[in-house]
Amino acid sequence: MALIDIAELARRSGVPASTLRFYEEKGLIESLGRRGLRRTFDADVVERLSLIALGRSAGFSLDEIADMLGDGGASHIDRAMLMNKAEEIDRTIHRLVALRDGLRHAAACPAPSHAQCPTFRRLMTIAAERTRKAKGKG
Amino acid sequence: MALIDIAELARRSGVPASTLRFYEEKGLIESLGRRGLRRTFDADVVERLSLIALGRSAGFSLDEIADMLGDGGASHIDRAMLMNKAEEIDRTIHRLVALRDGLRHAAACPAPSHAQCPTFRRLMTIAAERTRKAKGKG
DNA sequence: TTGCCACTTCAAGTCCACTTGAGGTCAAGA
DNA sequence: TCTTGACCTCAAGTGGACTTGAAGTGGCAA
Repeated sequence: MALIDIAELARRSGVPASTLRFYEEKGLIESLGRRGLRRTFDADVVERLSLIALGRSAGFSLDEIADMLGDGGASHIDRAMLMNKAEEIDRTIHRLVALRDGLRHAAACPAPSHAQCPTFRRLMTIAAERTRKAKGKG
Repeated sequence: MALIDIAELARRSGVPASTLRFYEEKGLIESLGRRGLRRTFDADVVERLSLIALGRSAGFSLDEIADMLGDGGASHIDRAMLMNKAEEIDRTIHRLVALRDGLRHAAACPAPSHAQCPTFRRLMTIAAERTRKAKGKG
């Protein structure tokens, strides 16, 4: 269990110290204690930060990510909620696949208007499956 | 080419009129003109709005989406940029698949700590591959 | 012991994506 | 003609995710 300070964590993760403090305040990461007034982190927080970045890049809010990752000890995690998140990600994946293919097709297809192209239209129809806002609790 | 007003577009797309005006101002959608002072839209703006929603749900900014969709006529779209976006999405998809599987595993695996589980760790390592911020131009 | 300075806290500021509010306008019905 | 009401404009407000700035603190080198 390697202990590192916030500057080192920032260096290893590429995440600014200000953001690390912000994440700690939000409960997304944990510091193990202080050396003087400096926070000490477990080195594997780096991985957790990568996961947080991934979640963000996939369009999840910090609160949702906190739900997915749990707050450290995994034992109390709601398994049904985890499955729900997994399904949600699965739907995102499907739409993203269609979007990726649509983009590739758009890049390759010489048709003047993609709106006329059946391939493009089919892909976009899949991609455009209505996206729920889902502000409420799951 | 069916013409509809903003209320009808809002109804069909589920996007509030205020957002439609905002999107028009940003150049994401176009109105064809006015009837009195009311905007008139082509009915197929509905599809474009689905695509915009999709892009948002995938974590793209409105500016990036504007890049991807072009401003109406597709002829001037930069194909290389489209391919880059597609590759970017592809990488996100791979990490999301690992994250989804990791979540499913976490929901099913009875181990007290997932940090100890090799399956979980492997998946999370794949998922956590560094995500570039890429604020700059591509 | 002093001084440095990277860290600390806390409040305020920024950016994005909208939403809300105040006040105005036009087409249509009474 | 007058009223109504859904639309209009423009400015300001909101919420999420950070970032910045001012003022304080403690470990370490000189």
